[in-house]
Parts: sequence; C-alpha cells; structure tokens
Amino acid sequence: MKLVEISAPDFDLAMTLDSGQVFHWEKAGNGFVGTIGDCPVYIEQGGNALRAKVASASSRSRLHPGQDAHATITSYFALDHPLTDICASFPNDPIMNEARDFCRGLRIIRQPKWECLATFICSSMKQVAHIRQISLALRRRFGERRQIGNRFAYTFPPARRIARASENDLRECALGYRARNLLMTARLVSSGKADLKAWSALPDADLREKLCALPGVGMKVANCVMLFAYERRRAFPIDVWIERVLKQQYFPRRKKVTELRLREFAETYFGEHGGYAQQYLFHHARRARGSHQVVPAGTPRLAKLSAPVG
DNA sequence: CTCCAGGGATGAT
DNA sequence: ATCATCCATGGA
Repeated sequence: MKLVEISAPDFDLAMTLDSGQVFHWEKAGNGFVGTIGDCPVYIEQGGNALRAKVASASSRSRLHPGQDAHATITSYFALDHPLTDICASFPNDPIMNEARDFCRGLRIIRQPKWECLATFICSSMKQVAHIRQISLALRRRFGERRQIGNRFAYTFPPARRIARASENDLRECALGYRARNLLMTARLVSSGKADLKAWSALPDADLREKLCALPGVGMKVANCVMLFAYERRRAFPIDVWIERVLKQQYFPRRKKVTELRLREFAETYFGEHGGYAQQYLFHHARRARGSHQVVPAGTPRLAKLSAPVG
C-alpha cells in the first residue's frame, strides 16, 4: 500500500479521533481506518508525520482533480488551524491551563455536514461508545462498503438513503426513540426544505435557529454541528460533562445555576475560539486521571492543590 | 442488579 | 421563563 506522507506538527491523531467529535474511525494496525466523505482512508502517525492512503470515492470514479490525498487529509484534520494562537486565546485559569496542557495536539476536524448532523441527532443521552456503535450500524446497513488496503470502511449514508428507510429499520440500528427524529430530519434535508450547504452563509444566530428547527436538534446538538461541521469556532456545546466542569470550576458553591446563565458565561468568558476551549475541557474531563471520579455537589475541585495518589 | 450517558419535546407550574 | 417527565438502549 502506497502511503502519502504529510507533515503534521502540533497534531495528535489518536487523541483527536478519541475526543468525541467523530465516531467512526477504528484502529487498524498502527493507525486508523475510516472515511472522509465517501473516500475510504487509512492513516497513521509517527512523530510529526502522518502517513495516509486515500482511495477514490467509488470503484468507478476517481478523486476530484485538485483534491488529492494531501489536501483531503489537511482539510479534514484541520492541519491549517493556527493551534498555537488558538490555545493562546484561551482564558488563563487553573482548569483551562490543565486542559490545554493535557490536550496538546487535539484539533477540531472539518466534518461533512449531514454526517455530523445525523450522528449528533443519534447522540442524545448516549455514551460515546454507544454512539460509535450506532454510527457503525447505520453505515453497515445503509452505507456502502469501500476497500482500503486489506480492510473495509463504510460510507455514511446520504440523507436520501435514510429518508427512504422506515422508522423500524432505523430502530434496528439501536436508535431507540431517536429513530423518528433522524428519519424526519433526513426527509427535510433530502427534500431540500433544509439546505445544509446554503446555511453556510448564515451568521451564527441564524444558523443556530435553522438547526434547532430540525427534529431532534436542540441547543446542544446545534452547537456541535456548528462547531464540527460549519467551522463556527465560538459555538460552545454544553453537555452533561461540560455542565459539570462549568458548575464545579466556575460557579463553586452555588446551589442552582440556570442553563441560560451557563451559556452566557461560556460565550463571553472563553473568547473567539470558545469551541476549541470547550473541546479541550470536555476531553480532559473524560480522559484525564481522576477526572471520572464523582465529585459531591458543592465541593469545588482545587486543581493542583491535592497531593497525587500513588 | 443500579446508574448514567456529548438531550430533546412536551406539558404543567 | 423554569421545572418535571418521558423517551430506548447498553456500557460500566
């Protein structure tokens, strides 16, 4: 297998793929197999270099001219993002500094819009591990199998394919009550009543309003789609993890902090790359040592003051 | 077994 | 405007 080599300083492939923004990449050998759009991809990292193979989108079509493997990888993994500047824009406080250090090399990738929207509609009240399972089930049932090296990857089914499935078909992919929402939104997108591409031109507030009008899309999912698929780096999704972090770290010993209050704080406090800050806080909360421990309500964790155990 | 998860929609205060 | 409840499913 011929691999294209791509320089990728300040990038951590494994951490980026594990950070809960994309759910279909699977370990394969020294790297990962997945899809970028309809192209099957193998990619591995060694130091500051990526080695990748990007096959054509289908067996009978070639890559779009000018969109070679290098450009595809660079765009998808956002290797052009000025990560140093972005991290420097984060607020200077103990938990943010800890997250920034822990998540060095984590980038917010550019996902296809429909794929991102559909996946996050399926994400509500689901653990990351199960979202991966749902994503795989949808791909295997409604997507198309592509070969990459000696392995296979499945494309994410287009909206028109989901739209002509039955709710029961979708439920068989372990979607539960989310099946109806995904089906209804797929129909809106497929029919053109919801034009995801055209919405790129809208300002943040209007884009958020359009997304929230879709079945199964509320403030949190809308912000995920804005951040991961529309390059809106201020979008700040607040899920149960981030809600805990915000309340414990920034509103210690306050009995009730309203959702609106949290959103207003997040918008103003984390700055122009708030979405990145949010992703770093999220990944740090989920993966850093000890961060999974349950902290009693009203007991703020004082970062770096507790003695390390062991 | 219980508890919880990258929530959203709906209806009652 | 805030609050309560329900919605399916499976990992931990």
